[in-house]
Amino acid sequence: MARISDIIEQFILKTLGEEDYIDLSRNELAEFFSCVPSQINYVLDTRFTLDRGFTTESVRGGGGYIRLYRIHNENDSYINNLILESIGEELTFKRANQILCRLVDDKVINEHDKNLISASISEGALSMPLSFKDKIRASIFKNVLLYLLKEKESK
Amino acid sequence: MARISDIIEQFILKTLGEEDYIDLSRNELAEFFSCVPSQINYVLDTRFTLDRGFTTESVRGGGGYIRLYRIHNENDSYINNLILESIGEELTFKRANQILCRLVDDKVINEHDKNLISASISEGALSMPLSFKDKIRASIFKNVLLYLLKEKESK
DNA sequence: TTACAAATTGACTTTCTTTGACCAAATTTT
DNA sequence: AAAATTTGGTCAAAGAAAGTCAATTTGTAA
Repeated sequence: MARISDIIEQFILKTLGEEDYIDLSRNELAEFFSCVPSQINYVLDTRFTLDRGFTTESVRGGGGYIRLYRIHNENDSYINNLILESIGEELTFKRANQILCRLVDDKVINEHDKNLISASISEGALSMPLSFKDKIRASIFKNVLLYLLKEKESK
Repeated sequence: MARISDIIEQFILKTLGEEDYIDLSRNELAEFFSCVPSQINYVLDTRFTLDRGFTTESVRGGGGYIRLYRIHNENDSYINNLILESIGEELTFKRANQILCRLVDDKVINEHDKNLISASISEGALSMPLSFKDKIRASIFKNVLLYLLKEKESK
């Protein structure tokens, strides 16, 4: 009962509140909860995943930090649904383009964006002996969508 | 928090403004920011790189200075060179972002594009072993640049 | 009760920043 | 012309984060 990971999760959630993001100090958090620093990574990796509507970026070295972003759910249910549900683990180039077309139709992005994104996940871009191409594509695509969401939010 | 290097970077950027170059005094800067003089070199070396569109030249001795130049580059040969020569087989996220900043400076792309592209090659997007990451990043990046070139040509 | 999944822990790694000692080149002074 | 002074350059060590990975421990469902 009362797993430390759950407590840390709650704490982070509460600290995040309604903000778009917060900066965390891994070491400080670990210190505060008397756990090893990698426990923080564990919490982040298991609880604050893209599928649950979060992303992180981090900087190492002096003055380093972990920045935790949240995706606001209300904002754009279609993009949200794509990221959280629809796309899933794998995405073919074909299906990606279909989605992109729809995003253009709905005026979420313009033709230029569509082509840019399409280029970034094209067969050419991912040209290497990789069996998990579609996985990578899914991941890239979701991250790009995520940025679009962030951009919309900040307006 | 608030790394001194970042503060110095911002200061220099602001001082440079829209000028093509400025003269800096290493010792004065160090004095002003209460740091060792070599910290200024560190900032210059890590933030004002060629990829980002800067170069320096300096003169020692009494009345010496560091002249920081901004390199403008609007034509396609720069992008071409990036694709064919400069980027090569592997590309770190950091370097990619420096190049993106420069492309924004040179108005090849706008802030929106920069962030879109950055998202597509972010650490989060490329969940795979490190050795692969930089390779894929290079590949994606070049494909995106290629698209930008094509787009420009067709206008 | 056993087997499997989730959680905990810590040793080791990587990245980035700060600091300082020592070096090199101009200029100024004697 | 030599010496002293004033700049800037280099490099490596120390410090300050965060990341990874795998072994162990704990909890839980069958």
